[in-house]
Amino acid sequence: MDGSPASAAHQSPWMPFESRRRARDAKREAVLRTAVQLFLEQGYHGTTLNDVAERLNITKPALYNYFRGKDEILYECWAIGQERVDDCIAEIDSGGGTGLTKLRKLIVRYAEVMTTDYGKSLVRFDVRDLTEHNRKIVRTAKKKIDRAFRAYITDGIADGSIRPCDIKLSAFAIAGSLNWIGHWYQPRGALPAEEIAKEFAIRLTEGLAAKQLRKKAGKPPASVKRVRGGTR
Amino acid sequence: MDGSPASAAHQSPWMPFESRRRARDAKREAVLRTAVQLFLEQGYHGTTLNDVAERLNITKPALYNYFRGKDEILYECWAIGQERVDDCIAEIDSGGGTGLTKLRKLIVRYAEVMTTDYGKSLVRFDVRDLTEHNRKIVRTAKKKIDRAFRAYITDGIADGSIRPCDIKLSAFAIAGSLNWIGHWYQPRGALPAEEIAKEFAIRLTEGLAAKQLRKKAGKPPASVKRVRGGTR
DNA sequence: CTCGTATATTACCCATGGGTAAGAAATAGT
DNA sequence: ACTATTTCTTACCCATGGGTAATATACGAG
Repeated sequence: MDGSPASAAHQSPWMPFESRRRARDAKREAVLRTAVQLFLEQGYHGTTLNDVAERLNITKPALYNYFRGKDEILYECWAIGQERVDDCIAEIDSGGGTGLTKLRKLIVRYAEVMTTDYGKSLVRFDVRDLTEHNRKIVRTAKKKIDRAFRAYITDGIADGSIRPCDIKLSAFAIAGSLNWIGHWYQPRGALPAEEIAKEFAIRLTEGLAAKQLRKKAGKPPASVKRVRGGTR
Repeated sequence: MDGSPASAAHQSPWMPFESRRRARDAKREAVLRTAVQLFLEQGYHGTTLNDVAERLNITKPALYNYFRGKDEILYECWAIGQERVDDCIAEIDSGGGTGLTKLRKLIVRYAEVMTTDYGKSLVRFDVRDLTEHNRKIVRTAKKKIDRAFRAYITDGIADGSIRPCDIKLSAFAIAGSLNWIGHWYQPRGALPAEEIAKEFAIRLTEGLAAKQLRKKAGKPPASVKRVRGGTR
């Protein structure tokens, strides 16, 4: 929202003039919050470190107290988003339920993450802007997410909640829909995140579910007619 | 594939040594072919005009005989991809069929485009790297695609081939899956483009179709067990 | 052969922006 | 209050890479 210097100062631990003191971690996080916003707004290459610093009422070199360089900031933004997804997976793995249930849980949670800034960084940032080292970490993490989707589908087929299908393609199709949320969703929009998540969980598993759940025919046009929100 | 100067020379109208003469358009296209490949390989910002020129056995300033600048090359790559999608839409619009039929046609064709280099540029390139003028064109074109998806779904609901649903979200879900193909598909992979397209057309409309088509139960495990190809 | 045009090359310009050095200002400890 | 440490600023470096100017080479026409 209004990214004017004035409003940025509110959430910035650095007070405009002086009297700037606070915990180191809080500042680090503030840098990341600002950076991820700018990266999403203007793109990574369209954002300079001066842009980031300026919005925080500091100067560029000050950033180097907290990060080794621009690419590390990018990586850390991504890492926060990844952490949230990892938490989802861990939570679902530890819980019970059929394959279909777990798949739906993952879809809901993953969709919600995709509507947040850090979540978007998982799909909007370019891996090639990272160091080789961090790039490897990202690749591994992406594989982990893919494995989770496939595992739940596999589980579902095994326990009968999901009917046989091409696991690989199904996982890609579902993940693709979800990842794309990170490209079009904006909080300003008419659609609340939770609603999107729930809708996607149904829609994306409709074709997979072994038993049709198409219950009462009274709810289908759940929200056929909706406010004509911004297309993009 | 082997991007060595030697192999590049094969498809390059500029012969390594001399005797370089050919139609102007052929050269323009050669530049675009090379550029789109490099942009996809290394990213737009990771690719220099020298990279492009070098692979064509020429020098950077020679490119300016055909394009006003780097961003115009980017735009032209995108435009070729868009043209192909526009053709699909025009063809489907001119043809007949139910809403569901048209939707499936679009999915198949769009998926196939997404497996090509120019198709990928529709979703991998960053609109913010374009001039304001071209950016507007792109935005308009994106809206057009979105409208096509929504129109076919709307048609389908009207003619009874698709059951009532949230049109906006359904279009997003389908387009998202398809767009994501442009991020993971690589010709080297085990999956042929046509097969992906067909599979997606079924999978993505399974939940929408009014009448279940789940025909013979003999074909479900169509390709459950598949070669463990590269995950990414 | 010569001129005009198209095309390519060499050599250069220069704005941009990530990153660093040196030192000032604030903070904490004793 | 004095010192050590952390944090931040001013002033700078400089590699990169898009873009341009001047020039050379090839080619078609007369």
